[in-house]
Amino acid sequence: MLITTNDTSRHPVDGHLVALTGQRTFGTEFKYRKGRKVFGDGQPAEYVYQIISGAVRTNKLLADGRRQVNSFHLPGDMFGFENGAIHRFSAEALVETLAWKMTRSGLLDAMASQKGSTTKLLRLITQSLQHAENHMLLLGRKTALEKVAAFLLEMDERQDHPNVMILPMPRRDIADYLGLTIETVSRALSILRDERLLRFVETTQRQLVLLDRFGLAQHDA
Amino acid sequence: MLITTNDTSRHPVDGHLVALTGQRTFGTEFKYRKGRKVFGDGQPAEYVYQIISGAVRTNKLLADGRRQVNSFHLPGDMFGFENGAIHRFSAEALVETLAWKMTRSGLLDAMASQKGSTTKLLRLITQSLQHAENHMLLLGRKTALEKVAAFLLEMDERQDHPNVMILPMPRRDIADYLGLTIETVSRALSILRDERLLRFVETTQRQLVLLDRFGLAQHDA
DNA sequence: CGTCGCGTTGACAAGGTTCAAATTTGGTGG
DNA sequence: CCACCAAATTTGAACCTTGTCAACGCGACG
Repeated sequence: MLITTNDTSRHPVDGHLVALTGQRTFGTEFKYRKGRKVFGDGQPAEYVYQIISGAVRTNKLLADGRRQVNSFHLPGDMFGFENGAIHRFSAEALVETLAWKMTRSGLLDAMASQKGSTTKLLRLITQSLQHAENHMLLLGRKTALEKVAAFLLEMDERQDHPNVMILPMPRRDIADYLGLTIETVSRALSILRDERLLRFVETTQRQLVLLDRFGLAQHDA
Repeated sequence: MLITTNDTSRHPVDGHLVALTGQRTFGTEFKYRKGRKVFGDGQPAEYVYQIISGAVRTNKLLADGRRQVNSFHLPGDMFGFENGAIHRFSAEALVETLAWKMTRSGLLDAMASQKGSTTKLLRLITQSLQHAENHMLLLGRKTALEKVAAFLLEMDERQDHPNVMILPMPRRDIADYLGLTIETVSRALSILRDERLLRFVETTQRQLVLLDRFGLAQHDA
């Protein structure tokens, strides 16, 4: 399996920026309402964020509106770390989200005074890189059905294999994450449902139960 | 334009691992012959590499042989930095390549004793991440023609806009980088040639001249 | 001079998109 | 609590971009 386990979601404390720097003297908690923009493409990259609760998506846009969702960030995930002075993508809250927010320079300063924190920050960023590497393989080389199966398994893994999986994002976001259209995502989900690999809870479209994870994994490449 | 400029290729010294650590006491130069594997997927991730001359591609494979080339690394680029103990992709020399090679732990140790080096390493890794983000947009949302145009502009940029651009990789690698087939890459190149946006040198297929960079950029999204 | 690897081109097939419409869901106000 | 409406999702049919299969050309090399 090529799913990247996000360890920080399992061990929240270790992965948190607070744990990185060892202090709470700077940075603040911030709440974002559903749909609200955390930061926009091209805006000054002053802050680095880590999700406490909720979910955020980061995405890039082409001039004509085509969109690519880079990743969905869940509790424990860090995002917004940039090289330059401006963000190269935008971030929006999928649901009401609580995030820890601190300045980039503050983070770096704090790390300078904390032995071992460098390694931890490197690990967080390298995790993003590994996710991106896996996702490039998915985008470039997997079929629609494989993409959707891989997506479900990724969410399942990151939510720690719950009985009922809740998708905090609409089909459009899933489609833009997988490089597909919403219709193709919908058709793929219907196929997997008809094959009894999953079922939706009641009449909802965002809550589902994975009935056969092994079968799903076989649909993934 | 969404092309990521690789600053290290312009300022080789600043970006080098040697410059990072400020010492030459560990790490060695190593030569890889054309086609030779630098490291393989699943192998122990002991070393970190930086290219001095030549070119390397890093890629991932699916069980049935489908391949995704993550990136082409040119002089100044660092690669092979991993979180865990093993590599999550493989790296092969496209042409005879000279690379600086040092242990991962050695690099981290050396950095601990060098003020400011952390920032430099972070910058190198964040650069990889930004490239991956741009590439996800390309893979997920661009058309075949846009992909090929973007690829040519990326190579042009990274080779500092030479009169004659040399492609060190075969069509298969380009196709696997762009998530296309070699036939589609070939057709796209023929279209751009017929539109007088580029021409091949003599009868070669790996040396070409970009006749109209602006026109190419318009084909990119 | 024949063979082999690489690249190009053509014809056809297919997976995924587009366009359209039906259906369902979830939120809102009475 | 219920009716209603807008948004989200599903489904169907036609179409199109890209992939597949096949043939051919070309240059490198023995």
